[in-house]
Amino acid sequence: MSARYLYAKDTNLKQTITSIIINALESAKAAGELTLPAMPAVTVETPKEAGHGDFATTVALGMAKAERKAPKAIAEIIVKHIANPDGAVEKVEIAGPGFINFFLKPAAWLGVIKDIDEAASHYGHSHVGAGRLVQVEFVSANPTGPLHIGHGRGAAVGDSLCRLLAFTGFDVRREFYINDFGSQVQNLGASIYMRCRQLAGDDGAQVVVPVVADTADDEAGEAKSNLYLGEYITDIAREFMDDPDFLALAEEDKKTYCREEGIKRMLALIADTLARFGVSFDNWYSERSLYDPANDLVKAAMDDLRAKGLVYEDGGALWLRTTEFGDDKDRVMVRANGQTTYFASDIAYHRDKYRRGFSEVIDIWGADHHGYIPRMKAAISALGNDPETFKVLLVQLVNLMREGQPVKMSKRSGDFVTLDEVMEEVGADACRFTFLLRRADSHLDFDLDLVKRQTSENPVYYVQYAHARLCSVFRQAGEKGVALPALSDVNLARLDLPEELNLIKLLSGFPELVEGAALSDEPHRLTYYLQELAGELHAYYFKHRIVTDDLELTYARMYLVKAVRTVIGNALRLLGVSAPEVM
RNA sequence: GCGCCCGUAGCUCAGGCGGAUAGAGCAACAGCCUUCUAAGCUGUGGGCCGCAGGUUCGAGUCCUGCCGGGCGCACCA
Repeated sequence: MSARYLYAKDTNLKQTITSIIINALESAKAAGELTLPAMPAVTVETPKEAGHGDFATTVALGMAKAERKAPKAIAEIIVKHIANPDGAVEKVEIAGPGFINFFLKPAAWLGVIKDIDEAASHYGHSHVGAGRLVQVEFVSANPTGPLHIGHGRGAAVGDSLCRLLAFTGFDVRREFYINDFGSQVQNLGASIYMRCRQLAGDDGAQVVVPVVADTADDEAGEAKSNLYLGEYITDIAREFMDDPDFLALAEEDKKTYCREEGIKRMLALIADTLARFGVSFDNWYSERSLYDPANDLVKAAMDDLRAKGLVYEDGGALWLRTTEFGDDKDRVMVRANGQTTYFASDIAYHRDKYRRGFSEVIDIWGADHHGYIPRMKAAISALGNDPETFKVLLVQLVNLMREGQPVKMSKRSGDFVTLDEVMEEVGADACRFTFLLRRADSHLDFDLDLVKRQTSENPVYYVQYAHARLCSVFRQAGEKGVALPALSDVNLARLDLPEELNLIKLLSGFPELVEGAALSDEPHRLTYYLQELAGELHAYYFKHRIVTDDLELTYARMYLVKAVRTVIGNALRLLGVSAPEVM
């Protein structure tokens, strides 16, 4: 199929309409009524206005110049040549400057219910990803403290994106990059060690020399503030001090133990929080492993780049010519003091990602790191990879609020609200749904009181309630002895209310929505879709009874709401939010 | 100063590839439970899509400039 036939793969119906139009164009060309030097891209959309039909196309508008005819005249020619092989189309209208609107027979929509019933939990699944191996790296928090709410948003976005990608046929690998190499983990060890000394009765925190003290303006007094002072540090220290094996160590070994064991504790804590949040990873990748003397990937990466003539020395430091790939200035990989930069690690890490065979690499970063993108892209290019295969998704920071007032947070002092605490207070479902209520790169106010509230102000319960409600209908029907017959024995044509048709149309758009959300990395589209679907369902439920004495109608409606329940369930699953059967 | 992102209803935000009369939730106001779950439903009001140009059959959407806000500009991570 050539590129000119590219169109959104959607329900069979949209595809049917598209083929009908293409056939009409070819038929018109054969009849000599259109010149068609090149087959135009045929796009079919669903009009916002119901009066404009079920589907509409603007091909005629775009062809005006090439055909040297008025759009309306072109539209008339196309319509004249429209064949209607399977009889789905009821009528075709030309409107406005040359829109062609298609009105379908209501019966044409009923097949959607059958599709959903058959596909069930797979409805919306597709193969656009074509098995391409894609890696998503997200959260990647420093193992120096508990996760906070910003990490939570990154986790929610990343996890949902992974679910979407897997559902659309990509082969997805989730990875967490552990920053266990640089000065931050040194500080972690020093922080724990300092608390140990204090617990031992040694009042002088000055026994610990902070590690990051090599910058010019970093006075001794200042440097002390690099230590982590949170309560969790003291907790770990207390555990160590209760351990006779620890106490038996020499002082230097205690320091090492504090660092190494501290990292392990923090990682375990982070993994635990993420598990409770419903997020898991295929791989936890250690930054330190990049420097393994037996297999020094950082050195290998720099050798690679040096061989390409992209590395030079200046002022005692080793630089990468990122400016050759669009960066503002060249960047340092090895400092004059011999220490590698974070950038050097990142280069080696991303080089390794490509060497592991990923055809697409997605990083999810906090938006405050956006200035880092050009140099990373440059590094990807410098290593000989197509920069188009490397995407960075920026997640804006979260403003934590309580009753409309911002909650003050400072990581170093330990005065911050952890993701665990937030989950405890509002629940993981509400938390995740709220994180995905906006575009990832949009600022998000997270008001604890609002997210906790189980009212109409809180969309997560609105959506979950729709699901629970439908489950209840089936329970009630079961209690009344109403047994749902096979779909082939049900007269779906009884679904003739406008509300019922609207619901079906909305359901039929789900696969396209999923595909769009996956391909554009926008999981938030799911929450919007869910709110709309739940809204239609609630209105329908309120207005019409599902289980009545009219059994034929009852069966038809039960299959309809069963389909709704399926789609709500599938969408919630893609968000990592539960679909409760009872509320 | 340079770069990136943002500016849509009172508030918070959606607006697939440029399409027809720009949407939702909340807030405000007025209503609806004898009936499958009221965590629900119905109705009303509310707009210079920041401003000014440009591109074209058509711009909230694309381009340029300006104004306003956020963030980033290390031999830190």
